[in-house]
Amino acid sequence: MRETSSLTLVGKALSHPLRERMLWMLGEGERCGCEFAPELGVDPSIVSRYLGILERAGLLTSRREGVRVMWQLADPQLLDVLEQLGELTKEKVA
Amino acid sequence: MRETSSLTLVGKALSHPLRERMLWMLGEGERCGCEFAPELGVDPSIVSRYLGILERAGLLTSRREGVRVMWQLADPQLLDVLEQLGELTKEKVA
DNA sequence: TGTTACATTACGCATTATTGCAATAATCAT
DNA sequence: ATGATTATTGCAATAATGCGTAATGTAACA
Repeated sequence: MRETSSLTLVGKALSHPLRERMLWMLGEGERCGCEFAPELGVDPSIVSRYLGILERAGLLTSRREGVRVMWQLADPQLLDVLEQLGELTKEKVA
Repeated sequence: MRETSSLTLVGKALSHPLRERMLWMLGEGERCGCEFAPELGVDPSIVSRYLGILERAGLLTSRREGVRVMWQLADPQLLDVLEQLGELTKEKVA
């Protein structure tokens, strides 16, 4: 591993099925971090780590609201772009 | 790691700065695999592995031409989408 | 202060990825 | 068949990630 460009960071963040799923969950709107663990069936510590990875990649932003941290997509267009990326890389099977 | 959806695969493929660079090199047009090693300063075996990773992620396609293998982007729009993704994840610094 | 709820971080270990080198494969020309 | 060029794969060492558990933070409130 040499350096880490921004797209590389985004790639790393997307490199995990649960993190990808978390992005889609946020497509429906802002969420409290505490909602992910039960829905994904993982420990809250993992959720916190994943959210941090997605945030540092520039995919998410957050704001604190009392004891909770609310998360949202960094940009509303984000899922559209990711969907396009999915389409363009889908094999055109015969 | 649980399962591997298509976007997850794409993410993994993008998760390396040299692989990302190879994509941009291909934005200028089709290339022989043999051109990458000297330009990137790595062993040809690494180039071969990286190209395979990018191909399996659906980002590239290839065709053999004699002793060479020629590589191209799976879709001409790909770099546009990646560029958009880069823009959307760029921090809006104050 | 003590308690409760949510969030984050630290540590250790298992898993996976990366990479250099050597060996093997594929194609073509002589 | 031999040799030249490009490509791929196997193996072993090293590096990076993932994850479970436990510990620590942070905010609200009685």
